[in-house]
Amino acid sequence: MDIREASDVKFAALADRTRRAILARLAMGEATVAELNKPFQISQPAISKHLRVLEEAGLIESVKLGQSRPRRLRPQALTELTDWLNGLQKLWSDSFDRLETFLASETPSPKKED
Amino acid sequence: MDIREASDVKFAALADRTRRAILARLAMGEATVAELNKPFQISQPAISKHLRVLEEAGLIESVKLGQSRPRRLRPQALTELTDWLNGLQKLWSDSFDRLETFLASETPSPKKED
DNA sequence: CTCCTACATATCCATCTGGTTATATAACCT
DNA sequence: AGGTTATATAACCAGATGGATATGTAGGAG
Repeated sequence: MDIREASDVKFAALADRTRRAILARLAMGEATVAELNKPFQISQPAISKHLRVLEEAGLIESVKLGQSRPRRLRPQALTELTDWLNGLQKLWSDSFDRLETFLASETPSPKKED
Repeated sequence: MDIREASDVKFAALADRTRRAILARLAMGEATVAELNKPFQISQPAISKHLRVLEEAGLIESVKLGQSRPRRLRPQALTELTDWLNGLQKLWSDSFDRLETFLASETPSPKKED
């Protein structure tokens, strides 16, 4: 049983360089397993494994289409991640602002720089 | 020797739930190891390990301050990651726009306005 | 100096991960 | 049906990862 929640799985999926390359490729349009395998030296099963990870993270999706099963990006899935990072940045810059405000009000030296 | 580049290490650092929690805590202000350890049930050495990972990823920094060594966020380090994600989203939405344009121009509509 | 505190480092262990090759399945093509 | 193509699954392996406990080190308090 895996109790990790959505963002765990998504961030973990992004942690691998090959998978990020696959995502970048898919951002330019859907592609089959064979096409995705081309640029890499690793075996086809290895790619299939990566695709499974990405799909279970909800980052990509696939449809059976005849003999092949092309993958495509699920861009909505990215927002959770960017939101987290943006939230972190905002949290920090806010607290930094507070710090600056604090320092400005507390600093005994009325002048600085130069 | 580790040939992984910056974003590999950063994304890998984010892949762990505990480390993300540490970052979230640090976003609210700097904190010592003991303070960072408090909310977790894991041992202090485990926290130190996580902090090392985060520091080597350039996500946090520390200064020796007397007996303690408080950590703080290095927010610039986040931009590389958000940039990557934003780039991916943009790439996708652009290609989606192109697809829409393509479909609009190719559709064998029985009628088209001049 | 001696003890305590805050943290780092060493060693060990179980589990996870990313890769491999071999094999299975399913669709398409004579 | 028999052969090829596209992809998935199984079994296996080496190395990375996250945790533990034990110990080291350096600064502050007595």
